Amino acid sequence: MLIDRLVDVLECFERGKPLGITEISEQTSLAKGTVHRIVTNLRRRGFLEQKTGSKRYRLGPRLLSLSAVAASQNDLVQRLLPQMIQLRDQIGETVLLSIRLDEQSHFTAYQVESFHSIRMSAQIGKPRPLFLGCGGKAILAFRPVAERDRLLAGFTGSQTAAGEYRTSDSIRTDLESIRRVGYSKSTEELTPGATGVGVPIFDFAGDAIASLYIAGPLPRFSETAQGEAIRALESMARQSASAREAV
Amino acid sequence: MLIDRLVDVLECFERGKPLGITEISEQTSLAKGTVHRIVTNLRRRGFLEQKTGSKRYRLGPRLLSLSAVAASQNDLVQRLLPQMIQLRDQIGETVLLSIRLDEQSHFTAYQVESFHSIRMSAQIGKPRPLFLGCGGKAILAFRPVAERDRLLAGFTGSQTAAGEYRTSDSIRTDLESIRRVGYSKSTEELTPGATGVGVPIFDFAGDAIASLYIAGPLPRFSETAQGEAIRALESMARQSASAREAV
DNA sequence: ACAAGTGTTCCATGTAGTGGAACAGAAGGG
DNA sequence: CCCTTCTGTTCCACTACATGGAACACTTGT
Repeated sequence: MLIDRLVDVLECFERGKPLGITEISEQTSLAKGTVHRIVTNLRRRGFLEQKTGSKRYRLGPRLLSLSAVAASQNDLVQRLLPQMIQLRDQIGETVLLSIRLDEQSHFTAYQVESFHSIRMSAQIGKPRPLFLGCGGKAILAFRPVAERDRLLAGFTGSQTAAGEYRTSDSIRTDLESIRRVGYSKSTEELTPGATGVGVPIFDFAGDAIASLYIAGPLPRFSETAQGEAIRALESMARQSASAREAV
Repeated sequence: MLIDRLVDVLECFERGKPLGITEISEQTSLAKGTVHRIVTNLRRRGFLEQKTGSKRYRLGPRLLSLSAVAASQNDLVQRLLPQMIQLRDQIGETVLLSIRLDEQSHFTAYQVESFHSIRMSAQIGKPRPLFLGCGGKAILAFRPVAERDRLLAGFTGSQTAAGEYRTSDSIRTDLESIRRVGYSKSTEELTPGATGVGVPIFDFAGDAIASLYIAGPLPRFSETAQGEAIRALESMARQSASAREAV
């Protein structure tokens, strides 16, 4: 299936780093000639571009233009950015917006970074699992139970960044408690040295399609600071109208 | 080339309207069976999705996640959104951000809409020519001369929304005057009944990669209001640091 | 000047994308 | 309520075109 090749090539750029033909060829295990042709075509259509004078490629503007259509249909960023900035100024830690990608994953779409020198700074756009980290859990906990069970069914367990081991049962009880209290919390689950709190964001139909979370380095972003962050997130979630459409 | 088929299918969704297999098949003049397979694959990869219970498709979240990577590398929106809101509140008309797509075109990536009932509201994401409309001209006027000449070379002339006829020469003198005064102005070039003013946005290398413009309905957005808008845009362009990277 | 890396071009091979037709399922009207 | 007419879906023979490998060209660094 050629689309898979195309997507595989595009996914190589998820880290944001410009790549050459050979690097892409290695990461995708496709022949250099094949990669060259694919990249040329993607560039012709504006999905990749190369800095003038460089041989390296990076994601191009056509991607932005297409996604602008998708984004404008459910404009979480426009709706939430002013409040995210306000939250950052109030709490002092990085405020992040995550969007659900599919049944298994989400990605950080946007972040308003803390001004501290030591701060949380997420990788934008890279898919991450829903079952670890406060951004993902805040979404997963409020999805339909059937969907959550599907995800946890084929699940053998996973290790957190802190080295802790999570079984599907431990995740399930975690999610249930999140559902009860209304917010998620995590410490060193995906990012070593980081901790955070998050709340779900619902669309007009009441589906959890995104989450807003605040994360910071472990010593500084203390229990009490997290308590304040949770209160701020909750009051914000209440006042912000639900999105017009599911993404 | 299969990528063209994929892009053609994706481009059908540029208007933002959900589409069925048959509609896509008509717009792309591909066989229904072919469209069905392509759409299924695009959906499998998250580039399209269908509202639960509907047969219609629309752009999916994977597009957002990939473009978030591209967007985060040169975050015009994050940089400019607060100022765009401020501009909208000051001038009262819709403020728009356009990004250059290639040598011929740009697209509106973002708009902060006027509160007036009668207001400019652009189609987000749809590519538009650079040589008409204040958003495009503000970019084109400040591109390298060779590039502008390439665009105007194979140019036979074009009609504005008002019915006026523009030759490549008339566009050239227009662009030169824009370059001289530092801002662009247009009236009913692309949108009947609309008028606007715009300024270019440069990246760190000094290339014009985007534009910020303000547009409104003809009777209301008067000469004097446009004068104020230009002054506001210019002071904003001066204070806002140049972008870190070309898009 | 050479070596080791890169990107680029070419070609025989066979995978997989193609349109058409035939089928199924939903929607709408009489 | 049945029949018509749309949808979307599946299947298949045909062949276009994507594929990997090798050979070539170009850049970089030592």
